[in-house]
Formats: sequence, structure tokens, C-alpha cells
Amino acid sequence: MAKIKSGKNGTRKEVIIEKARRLFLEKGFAASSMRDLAEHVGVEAASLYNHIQSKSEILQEICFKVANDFISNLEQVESSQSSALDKMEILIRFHIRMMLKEYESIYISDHEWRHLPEPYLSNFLNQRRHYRKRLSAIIEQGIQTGEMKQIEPYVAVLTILSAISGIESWHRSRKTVSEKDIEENMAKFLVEGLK
Amino acid sequence: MAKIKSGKNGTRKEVIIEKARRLFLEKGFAASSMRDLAEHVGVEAASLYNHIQSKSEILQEICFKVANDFISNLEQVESSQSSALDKMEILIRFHIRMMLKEYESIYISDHEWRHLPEPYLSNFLNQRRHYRKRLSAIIEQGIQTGEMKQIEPYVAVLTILSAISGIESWHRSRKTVSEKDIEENMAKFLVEGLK
DNA sequence: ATCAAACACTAACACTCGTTAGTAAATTGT
DNA sequence: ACAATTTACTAACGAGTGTTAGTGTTTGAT
Repeated sequence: MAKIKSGKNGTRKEVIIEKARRLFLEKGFAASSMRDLAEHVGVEAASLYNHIQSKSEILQEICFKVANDFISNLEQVESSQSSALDKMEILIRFHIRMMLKEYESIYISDHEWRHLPEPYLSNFLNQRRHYRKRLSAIIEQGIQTGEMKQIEPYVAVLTILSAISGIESWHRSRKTVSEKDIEENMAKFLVEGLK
Repeated sequence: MAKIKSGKNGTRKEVIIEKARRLFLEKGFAASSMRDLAEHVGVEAASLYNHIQSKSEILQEICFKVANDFISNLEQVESSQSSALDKMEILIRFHIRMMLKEYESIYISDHEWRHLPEPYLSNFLNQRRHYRKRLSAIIEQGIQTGEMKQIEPYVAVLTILSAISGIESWHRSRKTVSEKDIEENMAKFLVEGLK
């Protein structure tokens, strides 16, 4: 028998992680068993360990892939010449689009990070805190230049990021509203809240 | 031995649920064991079953208590004579205050509902969908009367509710911003987004 | 003081969990 | 075609799961 990867689906490890995404999303990390995952992959549970080191390694790969994507985008935006308000709109739209396209990974990263083992847990939380600080800094700057209204930057960041993460529940719904409408309406709502 | 309740802490069942709140919040429902819970209560695991029927009964009590609180508040607001915009501000502030005071229960209700057994799961999701529909209706009305700007009501509801649920991460943080500042800034941000 | 109810205890059942050892089969490179 | 590597298999481990049975202890009312 054998052969996990069908055609150009990537390495066997990637297939496992792909299936794990769906599973962790639907049942949560703790409630997902390796035997469950193996069945979705079409293999016995023990065979998974030829490709991964542990259950939590899968979670690590998912969480840190997401973190890296956001951080590298932030660095790109920070180094641009846009105004603070424009930077925030670009960031908001990037977050929304990521949530629309890769919501499985982002949802897992947002909700299952507490199951990361140390030292990855501390690492992850540090990156997260740092990311938010940098967003706050952009807003502070926007307030100083008068582009944005007087608002507590911490609260603005919290509000924006949480609002966007709610797109998750759109994915679970019957989707009576289109992707485009989600992006335009939410971006408008959130950017307007800063002005 | 015996005697779980110390003084006027309520019934023994309430003490168990109170301890479970902390545990479910910190480790998640699936990763919390009955032996873990029992230890926090100061009792053997089997003894818990003199007061509760099952692990999931605890989750049910938490989730439906929260749902009822929000629904009965909504009914009160709906039957008031306020304008649509005022109704939304009242509801937004209620959500924020609840999230500040009883965030443990709300967080669990928001994140662990998928572990509810049927038929409670369907019941819970129906209530939730219905609740959001009623919020949408208020916004639709606000748009018609011209109090609110042209916006997709579904997206506005999603944005508002998700934004508020992010207060959870304020609770986990070092709280450099006061409760009052959170409420005022977030309420302003979200209400402004509707105008 | 007695009796019933409420409650906590020990022990155990029937699973499920993540993971490892050891081995056989398939694939790959030459 | 053969050797080397990769990969899947079966079997099992030790630990932990929610929960029940059965028994003893504490509590509150009379």
C-alpha cells in the first residue's frame, strides 16, 4: 500500500497538516485524536509519526506560519511611505483578506494557542504582544498628526483585530453575504472608527 | 468530613460550576478533567456526581445562563421607546459591561459551545442565530429612518459582537487601560461606525 | 438520641489517549 | 536487479478519561 500524497499535493507532512487543520477547526485541538486524524489521512495512527514528531508539532507549524505571515506583512507596511491612516487601512484589509482565504489556520492560531507547549507558548504570546504594540504605535502616530481621532490606541487595536476575527462565524454560516461585501463593509466600518 | 460550601457561597452545585468556570477558561472544556475540577473543589472526582449529572451539564448551565441573560436584556431594549441608534448603543454597552464583569462565562459560551451534546448544541446555535437576526433588524430600521449609514446589517452585527468579545484578551493582559476607558472608547468606536 | 437524607469516600470499569518498538512492504537511486 | 531508504503496518505500553457501584460518614430535623 502506502503513498499518502496524491499527485502534487505537496509532501506527506503537508497533507497531514492540511487534514489536521480541518479537524482542529471542527473539534478543537484537545478533542482531536491522532487516530481521528489518521483516518482522515487514510492511514494508521502510528504511521503519522514517520512524518511528524508529535501532535503538538502540528499545532506549532500552524500557529507560527500564521504569525510569520502577519509579521512579514507588517514589516512591509511599516517601511512604506503611506500615512498612518493608509497604513491602518492596508493592514485592516490584509487581515480581512487573510481571514477570508486562510481562516482555518488563523482560527486555530487564535483559539488553540494555549495548547502549545513551552517554550513555544511564551514565544507565541511575545510575538503577538509585540505585533499589537506595533499596530498601536501606528495609531498613536495617526493621532499625533491629526489624521485620526482621539482614541485609546490599545482599545482601537483590540477592537479592530477582534472584529475581523469574527469573520470566522461568517464562514460557518450560510454565507448570504458575499466576500466582497464583507471586506468593503467591515473595512469601511473599522477605518471610519479611527477617523 | 464533607461540606463543600463555606458559609454563604451558594449551593454546592454552584460552587462546582464556579470552579469549573475558571478551569474551562484556562484549559478549555476538552482539556479539563473531572479529577482536575474535583481537586479545585477540594473533593474526590466521584463526589462531584452527587451534585451534577455529567461534565457536559456544567457546560450547558454556563452557556444557557449567558444566552438567557442576553436575550432577556434584548427583549427589554426592543420594547423600549428609544430610537434604533439609541437601542444599539444600549445593547453595545450592555455587551461591553457583561464582558467586563462576567467574561469567564461569556468566553466559555463563545468558545466552548461546540462541545455541547445534542440537542443542546442545535438549541444553542438557533438561539444565537435568532439573537443576531434581531440585532440586524434594529440596524435595518436605523438605516431606513436615516439615523444610520448605509451598511450591510449582517456585517455590522458581526463586527460589533466580535469586537466586544475581544475584551477577553484585555482580561488576560496586564490591564494598563481601565475598565471605564475600555467601555467609553470601544462604545464610541462602534457606535460611530454605525452613524 | 434516633432516623433519614445528603454527601464524600474507595475501587473499579470500559475506554481512549499519545506514542514507541519492531517488522514488513513499497519506493527510490544506481 | 539489487541495495538503501522511506513508509505503513500490527501490537502494545502506561497513563488518563468520564462515570458508576457500593459503602461509610456527616448533617439536620424531630
